This record gives sequence, C-alpha cells and structure tokens, in this order.
Amino acid sequence: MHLLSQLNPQQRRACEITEGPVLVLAGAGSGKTRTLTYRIAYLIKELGVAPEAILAFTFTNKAAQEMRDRVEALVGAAVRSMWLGTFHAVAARILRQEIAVMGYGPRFGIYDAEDARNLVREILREMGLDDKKWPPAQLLSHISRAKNAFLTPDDWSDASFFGRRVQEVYARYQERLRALNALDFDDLIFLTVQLFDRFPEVLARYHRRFQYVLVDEYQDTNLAQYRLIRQLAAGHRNLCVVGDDDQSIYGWRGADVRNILEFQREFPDATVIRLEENYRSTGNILAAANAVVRNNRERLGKELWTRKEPGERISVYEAPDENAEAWQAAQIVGLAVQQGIKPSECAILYRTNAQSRAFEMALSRVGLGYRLVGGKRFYERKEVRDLVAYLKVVYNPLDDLALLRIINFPRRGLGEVALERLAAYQRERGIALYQTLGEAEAVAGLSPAGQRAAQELCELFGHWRAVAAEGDLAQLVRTVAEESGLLPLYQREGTSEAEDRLENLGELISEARRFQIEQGTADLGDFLSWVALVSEWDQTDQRSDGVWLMTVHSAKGLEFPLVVLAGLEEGIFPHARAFDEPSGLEEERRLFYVAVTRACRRLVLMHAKTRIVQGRAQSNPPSRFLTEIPEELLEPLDFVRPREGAKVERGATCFTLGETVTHPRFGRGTVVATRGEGEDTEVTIAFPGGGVRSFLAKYAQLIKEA
DNA sequence: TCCACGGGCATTTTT
DNA sequence: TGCCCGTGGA
Repeated sequence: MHLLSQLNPQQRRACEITEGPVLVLAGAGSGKTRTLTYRIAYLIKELGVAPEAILAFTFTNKAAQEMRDRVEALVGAAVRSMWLGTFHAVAARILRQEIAVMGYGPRFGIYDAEDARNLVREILREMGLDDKKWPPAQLLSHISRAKNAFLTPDDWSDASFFGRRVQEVYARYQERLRALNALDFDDLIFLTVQLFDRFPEVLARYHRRFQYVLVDEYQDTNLAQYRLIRQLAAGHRNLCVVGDDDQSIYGWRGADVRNILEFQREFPDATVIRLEENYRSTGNILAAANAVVRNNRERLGKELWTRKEPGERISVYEAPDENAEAWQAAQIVGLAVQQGIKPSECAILYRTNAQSRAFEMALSRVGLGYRLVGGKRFYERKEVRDLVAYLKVVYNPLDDLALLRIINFPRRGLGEVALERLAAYQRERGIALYQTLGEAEAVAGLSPAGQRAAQELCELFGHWRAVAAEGDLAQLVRTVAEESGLLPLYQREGTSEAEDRLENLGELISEARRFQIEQGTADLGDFLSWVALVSEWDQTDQRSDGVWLMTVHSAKGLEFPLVVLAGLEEGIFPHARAFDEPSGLEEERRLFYVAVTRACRRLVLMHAKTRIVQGRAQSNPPSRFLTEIPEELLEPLDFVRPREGAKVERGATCFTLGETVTHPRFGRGTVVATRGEGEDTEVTIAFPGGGVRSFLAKYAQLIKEA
C-alpha cells in the first residue's frame, strides 16, 4: 500500500474503489488530478491491470499530456499503451478503425471551426443567401447544438422561417461533409455514438478491451459525450468520473452540469466521494471563492476548507481606464519578480481575449517577457493552413474544399475561368474536383495551358502520395512545402513578413518530426487529426520564462502563486451576453470562482472606471462579484510606483523637441517633430535602431520621463 | 492580376 | 483601435 500512502483518506478511497461506478466531486485545488493519476497507477501497479485495458478522457490535450507524464513517473513507460486523450481525439481514433460501416471512408478529414465556416459560406452562396444576414458562425452554433442533442436535419422541428432555413443549411452541410469525406468536431462524437448504437458487436469489442474508464472534468461533458461514456462503460460498469459542478464553465458549448445529477440516477449504486480539502490557496482566497459561489442556486453544495493560514488580504484596484489597469498589473508583477518570484509563477487573467493587448504592451514596456495563451494560433496562420490543405488533399482526395484553397496558390494559371470549366465538368459527372485534374484533357473549354497546369498538379499529388507511402512524415511535409511552391514563393520574396511565413512553415516541418518521434507513428491521417484537434495550449511556447496571459477559461486546471484578475466590471465580467438568463449569470459566477481559485498566495482584483470596448468608451460599475466578497477579506491597493521611481506622465499630448519618451510598443525614443495641438497632436519620434514613426498622441499612450 | 486604400465592423469563452 | 473585406486604380 506504499503507493497510496501519500493521499488523504478520501483521495485514497477514490483510488481503491476500482470496481463499479464512482463519482468523485472534487473541489478546486483538492488534488483531483493527483487522485486520478494515482488511481491509474494503482490499477496498473497494485492490481496488475494491463494499461491497454484503461481508457481515460481528459478535457484538453494539455491535461492528457500532463496526466500521461505523471502516471509514467509512477509506473514507467508501460502507460504508453493506455488510451488517454480528449473525447474528440479518442473518438477520432475509434472512427479511423470503424467508420466504414457508417458510410464514410477511413481516410476522413477533420474540419475545424474555420473549415466549417468556409463550407457554410459556400452553401449560403449556393442558396443565394447573404452571409451578413445569415452569419455562418451563428448557423454553425445551431447545427452544433442540434448534433449535441442527436437531432439530424430530418428531426428538425422548428418550422419558423428562420428555423427552416437553418434546417436546410444543416441538411446541405451534412450532405457536403459526407461528399467531402470530412467530419466536423461534433460529428466525431455524434458518429461514434451512432456507430455503437447501430453496431453492438463493435461496441462489444471495445467493452472487452476497456475494463476501466475514467473521465476528468466530468462537469464539462455535453450530452453526446455523456452518451459515449455511458456506452463504453455499459459492459463492466467500472467507471470513475471526476468533476466539480462549481467549475462548469462550458455551458455555451453544450456542457450540462445536469450530467452529474444524471449520473447518480443512471448509476444509483455509485459511490460518491467528496474531496473538499483545498491544498492550493490561502484561507482568505478560499473564503472569497466560497462566498461568491454560494450565491448560485444550481449547485450540489460543497464547501472547500484549508489548513492554511488566512494569508494576505485580497487587493482591489480601481483603475481610471484599461491602460492604467494594465500598467498597474505590470508593476505589481514586476515588483513581485524583484522580490524573487519567477515571472512564470504570475498570471494575468481576463474574461475575453481582446483584453490581452493592453497587458502585452504594458509588460513589454516594463521589460517583462510574457507567454500569451490563445489569440492567433499557429495552425490558424494562412501559410500553415495552406500547407495543411495540401496535405489534406494528399490524404483525402475527396476534400474539394482543401483543394480549392490551394488549387491556384501559389499561382499556376488555374484562375477563375479555368476553375469554372473544371467545376462545370465536375458537376456534370458528380465527381470530386481532384478527379477532374486528372481528366483535364476532357474538360470542355479548358485552355491548353490550363490543361497542362491541372495535369501537373495532379501528377504532383500522385508523387506526394508515393512519398507519403515511404513512411517519413517530416520528409513528406518538407517535400510538399518545397514542391508545391510554397517555400520557394516566400524565399523569393525576402520581406520580413515572408521571413515569418518561412519560419512558420519550417515550424510545421519540425512539428511533423516531433510528432513522428513522440507519437511513434508517421501516419499522415494521425498527424492531420492531431493538427486539427490540438488545443492552443500545446502550441504556446514552453521554452521562455514569462508572465502568463490568458483567459479564465484557459486557466482552468492551473495554479499560480500570484494572480491578477482584471476587467471586473459589469458587462465585461460578468459578460453582457450572459445577462439574458439566470443560468448565464450563474455560469459567469462559476467562471469567477475558477479564476479566484487559481491563486495560491496572492490575488489582485482590478476594474476600470472607463474602458474602450469595440472602439467606444464605456463606463461600467464594478462587477457584482466584487460586492459578493465579504469586505473584511479585501483591501484597496495602493498605487504601485514604477520601478525606477521616475515621475511619469502617461498619455501626454504636449511635447518638446528632443525630449525622451517611451512608446508602449517601440520603447524609448526622442521627439523630433510635433504637429497640431491638444487632442490632435501628432508627434514624430526617432527610435534608436527602430526608425522614425509618427503617432497621434491621444492614441499612442506615450510616457514622459521627467 | 496585384496592391493600396478606406469603410465598416467587431469581441465570449474552445474541442 | 485594428482587422477584414470589397472596391477601384495601375
């Protein structure tokens, strides 16, 4: 029993009750991941269960990786054969094996949000609808909701004008996906559940294989995921789910807290274990979190406690505007770093990604590095998507959408006219666009040059397919990047923008190599699944030490000694979009609870009197969540002086020639010219090595040093 | 066919 | 503010 000796009694119970259904209600910081990790280790090491017989679901790839590492540390490399991943990744893996009976080819593509949007846009064009009046993203969210409720287009019952349109888009969308041999994120789960429903013998095979099923972040599962869990656990019923109803923050994505209640109805014999001792935060931080979340009605009821000291009180800072807020946050972190804390032990959290910019500027100004989670992601870069599109066609020639993206990029003389001819030919025969390339000679009205271009492209793809068969993924990606003309195109250009793109393409090649080594497979389909399903987390730069900048959603599951939570105003956090229904507000409150419980020792809460939102100034009262914290836990924050103690004037509009000022992005420089006055002052600054630039003073946020 | 410009619009959270 | 798209000019 050595293995479990480091756990508290409840945690230990959660590990030892391996047979039958178990529901672990684990509060924030109560050692949830630790418990799950030990449970797996216990199964393997103490009970001799084969790792292949264990299936574990996590919510993010990052969590999966972390859990794998931690289990490996306990039991060794044997865990590699355990199935552990996100619902989407596991479903994709099952479908690669089994999808044929569902009428798709095994080499299906996976469409991410942008692919799906493009497809919907194309459908709208076909239907003659304006994508301004029918925003693709909104249509897709309806479609997604339908899929999560297991409604096919035929099951659609909303007969309103709007509803019928959505239904038609949905129907066409599914039709097109099938023709493209592609699945969107929801399809991965939806189809797996359907597969198991229709083919019990297939499900039985997985029952035999997976003796133990574990689910992390259970409160964030949606109905479809819940059904999948239920199916997989139906055989042996050795199911352990771990969750916290107070941390359910994905309702907008269909997650349903009621799955926790449902679990107890479905498995009345389930053992319920509560983990309520918090090991992370000081008493004051915990008291604040408890006090706020207590205002929610829809909860199971749970009260975290700690043996720790109350610790410091929680600081509250009211900033004049969002730039001052960011500036102050940077100062606080800077001071803490001076006192010996590592930058990576500090996090600045906010509600929406759009808030990050001010912090980025403020931190660079103070000379602190940062790591930004979210925002523009690697796989969303144009050049990366282009190269991936080539790979998608190599893998799945039915993917017209991917082919269309790159058919004339880099330019190869297949312009609008040629495409129209190819499309006409394609429509006539009902074949994939790719096939028309090979039959270019037969395409009526296609110019000889167009024919040649099409043929050449077709041969290239044939060649790449042969390279793919050789089984060296990185080599394949490099070859495609080279021979498609993407790499040469940017090499020729020589601008700094082209440099960036080259670097990104190179990065994708490196990713392929890394994937091949770490995942032990060179299969293009596996790689493309991975590309489609990796969260941004996996893409953040792990090398540099820096302050963390991220949304509260991204921060779930993490902890930091120092947390600055910013933007606590009505309309921002809670977000204005959540005001409509009480459940929306409760979710915001849970989100706030998640944010507060990230902090170990020190928590700073900030709000701004005015803030520019969507280019317009807003004044919002402080967030209601601030007022829900008992006053004795709070203390107003004294303005933290800048580090050099210099007198500083922000947002100045009056300058003297030759004066030294600091620009948030470009750093220090010398004023060489001014024009206009007051609000309209335009100031020209020379930066050492950075050139000469002009700014409108009211926007530039220049800082004067006296 | 390409680029420059300008107007209009935007921001919830992510697999 | 900044990004994206459409327009218009070269």
